[in-house]
Amino acid sequence: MEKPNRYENLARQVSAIGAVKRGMARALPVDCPSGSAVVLALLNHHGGMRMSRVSELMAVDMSVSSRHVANTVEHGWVERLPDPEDKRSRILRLTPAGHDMLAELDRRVTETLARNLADWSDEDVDLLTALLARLRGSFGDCRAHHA
Amino acid sequence: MEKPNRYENLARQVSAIGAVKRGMARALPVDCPSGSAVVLALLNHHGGMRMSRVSELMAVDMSVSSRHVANTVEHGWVERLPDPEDKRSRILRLTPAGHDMLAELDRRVTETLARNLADWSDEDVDLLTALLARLRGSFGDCRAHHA
DNA sequence: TATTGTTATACTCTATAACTATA
DNA sequence: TATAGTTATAGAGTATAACAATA
Repeated sequence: MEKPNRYENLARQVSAIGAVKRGMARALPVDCPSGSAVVLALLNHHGGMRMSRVSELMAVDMSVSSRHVANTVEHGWVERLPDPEDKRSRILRLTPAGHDMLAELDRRVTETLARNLADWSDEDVDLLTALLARLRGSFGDCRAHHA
Repeated sequence: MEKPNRYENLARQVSAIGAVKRGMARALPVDCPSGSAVVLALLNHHGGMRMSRVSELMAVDMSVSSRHVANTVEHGWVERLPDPEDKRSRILRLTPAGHDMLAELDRRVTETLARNLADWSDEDVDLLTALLARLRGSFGDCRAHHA
């Protein structure tokens, strides 16, 4: 029952946001876990990239992104193309089926957020989005390996 | 490379916030995983409560909160007192050792956030905190059982 | 019968370490 | 030697279901 400071309050809210993430994840198709969904969104938003870049953008170890990507490849949503600059790596790219799945994911995410955030103004949604992006940026690359 | 809408942007940022959570979790003592840390913070902030209330506040199934609480009890940070109103349940309360651990957790969290958010104004920190709390509220109780 | 809470089991996400192939 | 990526293993978090005790 002690008085928390400003940072403790933020830390509590960041911890609690996992509940929102789980709520959104529940809207996903059963064959597309959130790790795969993130890979698809990343490839759509940033274009084709190498595994190391996926790892960097997700801020996880490459062993983790490797598994997520492998899952999307097995489902036919992503293809691995030769990387002309380095034979050790390949360029990951969305397939047409991947685009279709992503459209379905976006439809579900949008529906879920529109339903739950009905009383939010566009400005507040954008403001929260921008502050979250800034928070993420302020933490830099927070992977264990510390890049 | 398609143009995402407002909700898709928010969804991407919410997904990405896991990286910040992991960054903060890395500052915790090795014997106190984040699930335990959340239990301690909850009991400190809201006072003694029953298991079902922990489950509600964490927005997880009781099977989950039960494990987290059990861990804090095993470490001597939380005690289970008889609930005079219902013999099936017990009142969970922080022990002195729990208060000590919580003080250490707060110290580490504050240090980590102060270091990473050095260029944030107090107002922006508070604004983000408030928006996150509102987001959490807008999603209501997003447990699978849907309460 | 219904509810509080615990436990067993399974699944997802992540990290570490060992390994292969290429630079 | 160093780097890109994969795989095996382990640990944390969570959900479902079955169960015990009490309401």
